[in-house]
Amino acid sequence: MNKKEEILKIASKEFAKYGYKGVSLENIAKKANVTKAAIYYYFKNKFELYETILLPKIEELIDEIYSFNSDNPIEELNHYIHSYAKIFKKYPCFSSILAHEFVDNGRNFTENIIQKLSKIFNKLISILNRGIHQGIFEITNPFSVQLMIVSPLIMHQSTKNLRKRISKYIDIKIDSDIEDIANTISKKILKAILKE
Amino acid sequence: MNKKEEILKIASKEFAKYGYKGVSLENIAKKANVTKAAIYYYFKNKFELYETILLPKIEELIDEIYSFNSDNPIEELNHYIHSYAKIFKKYPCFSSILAHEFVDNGRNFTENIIQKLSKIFNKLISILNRGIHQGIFEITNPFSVQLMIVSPLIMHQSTKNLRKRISKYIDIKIDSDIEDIANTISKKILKAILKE
DNA sequence: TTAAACTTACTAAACAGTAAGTAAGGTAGC
DNA sequence: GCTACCTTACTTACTGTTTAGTAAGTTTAA
Repeated sequence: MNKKEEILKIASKEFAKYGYKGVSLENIAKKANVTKAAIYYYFKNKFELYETILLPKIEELIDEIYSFNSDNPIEELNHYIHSYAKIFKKYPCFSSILAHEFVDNGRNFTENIIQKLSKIFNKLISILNRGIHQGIFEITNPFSVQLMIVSPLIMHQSTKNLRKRISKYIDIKIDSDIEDIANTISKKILKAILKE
Repeated sequence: MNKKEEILKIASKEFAKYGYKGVSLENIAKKANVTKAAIYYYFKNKFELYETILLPKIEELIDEIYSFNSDNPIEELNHYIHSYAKIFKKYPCFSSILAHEFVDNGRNFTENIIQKLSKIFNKLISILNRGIHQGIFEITNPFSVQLMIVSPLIMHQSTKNLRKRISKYIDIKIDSDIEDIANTISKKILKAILKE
C-alpha cells in the first residue's frame, strides 16, 4: 500500500473515532509511519484530507438511495432505510463521522455537503408524500421520520463500546449486524407510520 | 448571580455546544467575566467542572424514571419516554452533552456514570420484559428500543441548527417542542412493539 | 489579622501549518 | 555515456497559537 492510501486509511479511522477537531495530524502521521509534512504533501490542509474521505461516501449514499424506483412507497421506504445500512456497513467510519458532525451541528459541513444531504432528505419527503397521497401513510413530520431512521443506525455504530461497558452491569447480549438493526427499524417505522 | 453559578451556567452551554474536549476553560472564563484561575479556585480541574454539571442531571433523570410505577407496561413505557423529554426540556444542555458523549463512546464517563446509566436502562428492560410476559409486546432487543427512544430525542436537540441549514434547500417547517417529539416517538414506538 | 475570593503571570504540552532541505530517479544536451 | 538539471516524494526542524494547569501574590470583608 502506498503512503497516500495508508494516510487515508488511518485518517478515516481517526476521524471516525475522534471527530474532525479531535483528530491530530501528528497522530495520524505516527500511525501511518510517515511524517506530518508528508500529509501536507498530499493534502492542502486538514480539511481537504477530511473532505477527501467524506465526500465520496455521501455521493455513494445518494447513488444508492436514488438507484431504486417504485410506485410502492412501502418498498421505497424500505430501500431508503437499507441504503443507509448498506453504505454504513461498507464504510463503518462514515456513520461515525456523520454522528460527530450531527452532534456538532455540521460545523465542518460546507454548503456543498449540506446541499447533498438535502438531496438525500428530499427523497424521503417524496416517499412520505406519495404514501400519504395514496392514503397508506399517516401524516408525519419528515424530520421526525428521518431522525427515527438515521439516528439509531448511526448511534448503533458509534455507541458500540459504550453498550459493551453497560452490558457489564446488565445481563444482555450485544446485538449483531447493522443490517439486522436496519431490518428492525424498517419494520418498526413502517408499522409506526402505516395507517391502520 | 455569583461567580460560581455564572461559571456553571456558561460552562453548561459550552459543554453542550462543543463537548468535553472541545471546550476551552479560557473561553468559559472570558464569557463569564472571570479569569481562568477563578475556575480553578472553585473546581479542581476541567473534569470536576464537567461532572458537577452532568451528574445531577443524570440523577434527576433516574428519579424521574423511577418515580412512576404501574402494572401497565404501556403506561410505563410512555412515562419512560416522557421522563427523558421532561429532563431534556428542563436542561437543554443535558441532551447535547449526552449526544457528544454517545458519539465519543462515553470517553469521559466514569464507572460511576456508567452504573447510573445502567440503572436507567434496567428500567426499560423490566418494562419490556413485563410487556412481553403479559403478551402485549413483541420480543425486541432492548438496546434497539433504547436507541430508538433516546437517539431521536437527543438528536432533535443537537441537530437544530443543521436542520435549519437544510431547510433552506427544502420547503419544510422546522418542528417545534421536544415534548411533541416525545409524543410522536412514544406513539410510534408503542405502535411498533405492540403485538397486533 | 486572617481567611475567602480571587488575579497576574507563568509553564509545559499539543496543535496546525510551513520553510528549507534532501535522496532517488528520470531527462536533456553534448 | 556522462554531466547538469529537474521533479517527485518526502524529512527535519521550526513558528505561532491554544491549551490545561499552577504558584505566588493581592484585594476585600468579617
